Amino acid sequence: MKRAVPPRKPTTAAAARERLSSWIAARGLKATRQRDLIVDAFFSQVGHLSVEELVEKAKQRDPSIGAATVYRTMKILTDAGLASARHFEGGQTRYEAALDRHHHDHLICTSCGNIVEFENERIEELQDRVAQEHGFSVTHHKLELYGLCARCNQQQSHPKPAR
Amino acid sequence: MKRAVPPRKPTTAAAARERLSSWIAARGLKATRQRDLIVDAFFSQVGHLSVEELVEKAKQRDPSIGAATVYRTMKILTDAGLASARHFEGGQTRYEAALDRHHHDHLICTSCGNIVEFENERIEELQDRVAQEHGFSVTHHKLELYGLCARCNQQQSHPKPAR
DNA sequence: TAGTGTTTCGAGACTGAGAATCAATTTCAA
DNA sequence: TTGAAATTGATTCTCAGTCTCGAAACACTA
Repeated sequence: MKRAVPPRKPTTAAAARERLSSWIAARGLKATRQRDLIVDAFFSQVGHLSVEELVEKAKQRDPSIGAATVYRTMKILTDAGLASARHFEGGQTRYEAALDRHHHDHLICTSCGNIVEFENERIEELQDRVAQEHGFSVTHHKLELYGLCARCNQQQSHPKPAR
Repeated sequence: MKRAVPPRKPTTAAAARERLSSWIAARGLKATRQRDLIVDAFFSQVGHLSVEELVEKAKQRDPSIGAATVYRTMKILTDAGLASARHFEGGQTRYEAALDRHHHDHLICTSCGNIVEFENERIEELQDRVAQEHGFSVTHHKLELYGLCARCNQQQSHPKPAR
């Protein structure tokens, strides 16, 4: 389950830290070294990180960081609207950056774990219509497409000969 | 979290038991009293049952039934294509009958827990198109709409006055 | 019907993700 | 600098679900 994770643009991390610090100040929380470190680790990656991966990244910068702190910090980031939690198949929560992003859904490769985001206005409209027909007022939804990505598909159809 | 659960048509349960027994015979498994009992309990309900609820139902018929057996039996039913596992928000797996049914998605009321099924061919088509555009070959997907059902919506907009 | 080799059973231990607890430490306004 | 309040890391707890194990049930044969 490898995943390509090029570095996120530094401006995003900076903006996020700024937003976080005002959010923290606004409700009597406190700025801490650990929090900054975890936020940096999170925003220096793109993609959908599990807490486990994030703990690993954080520990590279400071081995004394505890997993509980990472859990707590990600919850704060989520509450502040800077990250959003995703529950894909596999039972592990993954977080993605949510700063100034709007809604999107996901394509997930079940072979390599790669996650691709997409938006589709038409699908959203049809969902709303379906909900309306059933008298539901929808607050949020989850649309995930699972399968093989282009690369894994290719490897599947042209497998290396067994030696 | 109440849920209306009218009894399922008896023919379904009978057909399911038949299918299960041939599936069991085909791979050297054994027919047991507990398995029959759990299958009966499952197919005598409609809706999306959690293992917890199913254990309760099973224990009503035989208090000595263990939860592990219910887990194991539901896994067999799933493998045999007679039930399918759904992972909605809340972290508990729910099972629905899958005999001779085709694909559908779900509307979930976050207030009363009611779950409504729907099908929409247009949405499926658009999903396929999106996947294709990204080079994915989709094996399965998950579409869940969360919100308030008609009844809960109404209670929300006309709340009882506090006494 | 008894004998025999598997499979399955129930109870309880175990697992993994995540939340809660707690004593010790850190933050920050005064 | 002080000290109340928030935070930390370690640990424990919870919850859903799986695994293990000795005992019991099943299916098949003689």
